[in-house]
Amino acid sequence: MPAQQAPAGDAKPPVSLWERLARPTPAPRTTLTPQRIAEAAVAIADAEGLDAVTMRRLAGELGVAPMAAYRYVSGKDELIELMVDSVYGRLPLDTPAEGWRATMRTLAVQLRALHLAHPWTVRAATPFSLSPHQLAVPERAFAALAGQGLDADTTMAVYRTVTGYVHGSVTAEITLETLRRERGWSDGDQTRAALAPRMTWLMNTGRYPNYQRYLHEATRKDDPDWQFETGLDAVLDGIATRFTL
Amino acid sequence: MPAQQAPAGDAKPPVSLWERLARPTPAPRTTLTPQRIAEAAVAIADAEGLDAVTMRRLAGELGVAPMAAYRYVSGKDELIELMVDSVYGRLPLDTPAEGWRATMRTLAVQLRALHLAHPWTVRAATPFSLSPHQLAVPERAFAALAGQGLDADTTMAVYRTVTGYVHGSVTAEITLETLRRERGWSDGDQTRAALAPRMTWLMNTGRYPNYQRYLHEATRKDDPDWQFETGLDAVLDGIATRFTL
DNA sequence: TATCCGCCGGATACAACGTACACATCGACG
DNA sequence: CGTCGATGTGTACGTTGTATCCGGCGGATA
Repeated sequence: MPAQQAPAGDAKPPVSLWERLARPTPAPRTTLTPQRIAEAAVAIADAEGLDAVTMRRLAGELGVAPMAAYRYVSGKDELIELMVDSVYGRLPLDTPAEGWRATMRTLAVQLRALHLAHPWTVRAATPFSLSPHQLAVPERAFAALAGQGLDADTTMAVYRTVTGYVHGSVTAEITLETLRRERGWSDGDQTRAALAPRMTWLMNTGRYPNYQRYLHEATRKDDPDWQFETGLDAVLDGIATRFTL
Repeated sequence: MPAQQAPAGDAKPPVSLWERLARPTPAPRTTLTPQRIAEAAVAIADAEGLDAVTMRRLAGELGVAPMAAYRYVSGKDELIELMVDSVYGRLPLDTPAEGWRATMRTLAVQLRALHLAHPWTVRAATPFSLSPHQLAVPERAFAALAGQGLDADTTMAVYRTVTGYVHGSVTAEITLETLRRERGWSDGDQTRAALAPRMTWLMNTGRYPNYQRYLHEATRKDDPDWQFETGLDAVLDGIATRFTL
C-alpha cells in the first residue's frame, strides 16, 4: 500500500497559501511556522540581498534541515510571496483620512519607504499579487477615492497611475543604490568616478550631446527624495486636472 | 599590511563591453559575433522567457560549445546587458520633432510597445544602464525638452517621471499577461475564473469592501491600452501644469 | 492505559545551472 | 616554414531547487 499522498491526480485547486495561513494554527508547539520562515527569509534578504535567500541558507538560519520549509511553502516562489506579504504587513495603513490627494500621497511615500527599507521587494513583488497585505494597499486607495464621483475604471486608472509611477521610479532608484552599495561606492561623486571610464567613452562618441549637457548642468543629481516627490506631485497634479478632482 | 578592503581591490577597470564592441571586428570570418550571440539569446527569450536563456541552451542554438560565448561576454550579466541593448536598438527614435509633449508621449508608447514585444525586458533592463542604445532614450527626451526653459534637474525630473510611470505600469501589465500566458488562460474571463477561488476567499474575509466593489462595477478591466494611455495623459497633464510647459 | 495515525522534520539524491581552467586548432604574418 | 595570438572545445566543480523516502513524536481513540 504505497501511501501515495502526493498532490493526487487532480490538478491543484486546493486551498491557497493565504487560506492555509488563516486557519488556526494546529498546535502552538511546532518549531516551524510560516511567520518564522518569513521573518528569517526577510532578515537574510534585508542583510545580503535576495540572491542570498537560499533554501539551504534559510534552513540553516532556522536551525532545521534544508527541506523542512517545504512543509509550509510549495516552493521558492511561494516563499517569496510569503516574504513580500510579510513586509507589506508592516505598512502603517491606518493613518486618518485627509482627502484623496493627501492619502494617495502618503501612500506613495510609504510604499517608497517600504521598498527602500527592503530593496529586494522591487524585484520580488509582482503587482496585484493576491496576498492579503498587498491587497490592503488598493483597498486603502479605493477607500480614499470613493465618493469623488469617479467610476470604477477611472478609480483603478488613478490607482494604477500612482503605483505605476512609484514602482517604476523606486525601481530605478534602488537599482542605482544597490549597484553603488555592492560595489562599495560611498557617495555620488565616488559613483561617478567609478563610472567615469564607461561614461566618458560613451560621451566621446558624440551621440549624446543633450545628455552630456545635463551631466554638466545638473546640481541635484544625488537628491532622490527631491526627484521622487517632484515627480509624484506632478503625477498628482495631472490626476487632479484630468479627472477634475 | 592587511589592506584587504574588499570592494577596493579595483579588480575590473578594463574596457567596457560597449567599448570592446565598437572596435573594428578583428576578422570577419569568425563564426561567433556579439550580434549573433545577442540575436540568438533574444530569440530564445522572446519565445520561451528569460529563464530559458541558459548558457548551454544559447550555445546549442548557436551550434557551439557551452563555453564559447564567454569569449565575448564576461558572464551572464553581460549577456543580458547585450540582449537589452540589442532590442533597444530596434526603437524607432528618429520620428520628427513635434513639441515636447507629443515627443514624450510617443516615446512612452514606443517604450511600452518594446516591452510588450519582449516581455523579459522589464525584468532584465536596469534603468540607466549605460549602454549605447539605452542611452539614446534619455538623449531623445532631453533633446525634445531642451529650450523649454527648464533647468537640467527639472528636465531630468520630467524624464524620470514619465519613464518611471511607463516602467512601473508596463511591469504590472506584463506580469499579469505573462502569468496568464504561462497558465494558458486565453482571455480575461478565463483568468478571473481561474483566480476565483483565491479571490473569493480573500473577499469573504470582508477586509476589502472597496476593492470588491470595484470588481463588480468595473467594465474596462481588460483594456490595457486604455489604462496605460489614460494614466500617461494624466502624467503629461501633471508635468505641463506643474512646470508650466 | 495501550494503540494507531497523521503531521513534522531529517536524510539522501539528482538534474540543471554558471563558470573556471587547460587544451586544441587555425589563420596571419615574420 | 615556424611562431603566435585569437577562437572554440572538453572537462570538471560547486551551488541551486526540489523529489522522495523515513523515522518518530503527540494526541485522539479504544
